[in-house]
Amino acid sequence: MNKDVDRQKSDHEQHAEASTGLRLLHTGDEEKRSEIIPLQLLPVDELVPLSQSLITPALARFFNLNVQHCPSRQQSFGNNAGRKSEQRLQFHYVEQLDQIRHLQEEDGAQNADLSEDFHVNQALDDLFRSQIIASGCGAVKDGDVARLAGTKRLQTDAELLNTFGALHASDGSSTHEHAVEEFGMTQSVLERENSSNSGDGATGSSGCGAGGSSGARTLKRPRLVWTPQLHKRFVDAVSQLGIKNAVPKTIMQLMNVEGLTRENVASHLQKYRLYLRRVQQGNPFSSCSNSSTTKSILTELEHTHHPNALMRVHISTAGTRPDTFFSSALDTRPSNITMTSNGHHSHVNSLNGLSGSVNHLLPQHIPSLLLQPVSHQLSQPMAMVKPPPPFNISQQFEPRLYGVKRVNSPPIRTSASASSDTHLLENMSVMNHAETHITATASSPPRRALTLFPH
DNA sequence: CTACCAATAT
DNA sequence: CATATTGGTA
Repeated sequence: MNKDVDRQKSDHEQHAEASTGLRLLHTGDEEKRSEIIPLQLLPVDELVPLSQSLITPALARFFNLNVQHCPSRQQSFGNNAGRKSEQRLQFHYVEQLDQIRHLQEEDGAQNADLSEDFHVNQALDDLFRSQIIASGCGAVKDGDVARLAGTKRLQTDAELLNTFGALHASDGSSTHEHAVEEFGMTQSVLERENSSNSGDGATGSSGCGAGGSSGARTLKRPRLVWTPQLHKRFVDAVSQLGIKNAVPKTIMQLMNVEGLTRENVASHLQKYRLYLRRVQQGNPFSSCSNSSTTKSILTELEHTHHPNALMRVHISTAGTRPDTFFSSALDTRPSNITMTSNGHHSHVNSLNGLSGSVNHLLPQHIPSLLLQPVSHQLSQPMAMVKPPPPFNISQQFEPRLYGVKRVNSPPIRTSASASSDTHLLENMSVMNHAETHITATASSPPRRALTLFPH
């Protein structure tokens, strides 16, 4: 059961954990391989009381937020309750972030200031969500946040990111890099408690019990969250390898993401394959499209088996629930995408200011993987495959990604020549919400949750 | 013994 | 759902 956990714990992770000091406690069999001292929660006094806003007044003001307190949440901060508290703390963040988001949405482009700071806001949002929330690191101190918000507004995303990175690093003796790595691993919510404390199962997935008195707690590695970035890497890897060689291990290596385990990939791959299968059967974008639509698209792809094959697709992304990670990260509100991957127009009407590189995300890789025997690329399996640069999670928060100002009404026209990287999120966005209509103008897109692999 | 992978669990 | 874990198998 835990054998893999033990076996696959990467050296990197160990290192990161050791130096970060943020790692969740590991005990039991973990000790076999590492002299890492089980690290528990941060000292109670370092945690922000839940009765207190997790967003400093400065930050709140910065975002025009009206932060209320959540006294009711203030609970025992006992050692054993630490985890739970942390989680609540995270939720608290979520709420506040949502608040921010909503405010922004409502204000829309109206408010120039907000609009202008959108990228910062967005970055903040995502950072918080994906790092604090997803990573399960609830240890953000007031001072840090304050520093983050700064007396003066942050000028650049980079600054924000750096600050944030430092924030994490500040917790332990870890370096920024390590912190980033740690979180970059996108380990998310601390799952799974140990046997002992069934306690108040109300909240469901409780955190990993703090070391408490008796050890014997085997903490599991937090769930990996397949962020668009990660997924992109994944898809790229698979594409390069071709179905034939696309096995977990290889993919993992190609992805070159620190801390990513084979299991992670295997699991994802499994799902991905299911997705591909679905698509193959003529049901790519589950959502609306009737098979006919889908089919024609596929047919075209089939006939061309070239990424840039001609295909005219009208994509309309449905509204989404603003509370999933993806929706957060991708910010996919109703949008329309009309593209012609023929190398021509790519019009995007979206709040994101998506751009033309949309073609990139269409089931493009599918034909190469399924519809065609993946010829060219496969000739030199590993040799020619160029592993992308090591995945530094900070990439996930590439400033550029948030550099787009949000514009509500006017459709944004962008050249399709933009680097694909820049539009990673956008791509994923579409990918996730994609609903294809060869014709229509999907007026009332059904609301549905985001999925990496629409079904 | 490792890695795949489909099934199953959380 | 999305991921993790398991267990049979190559």
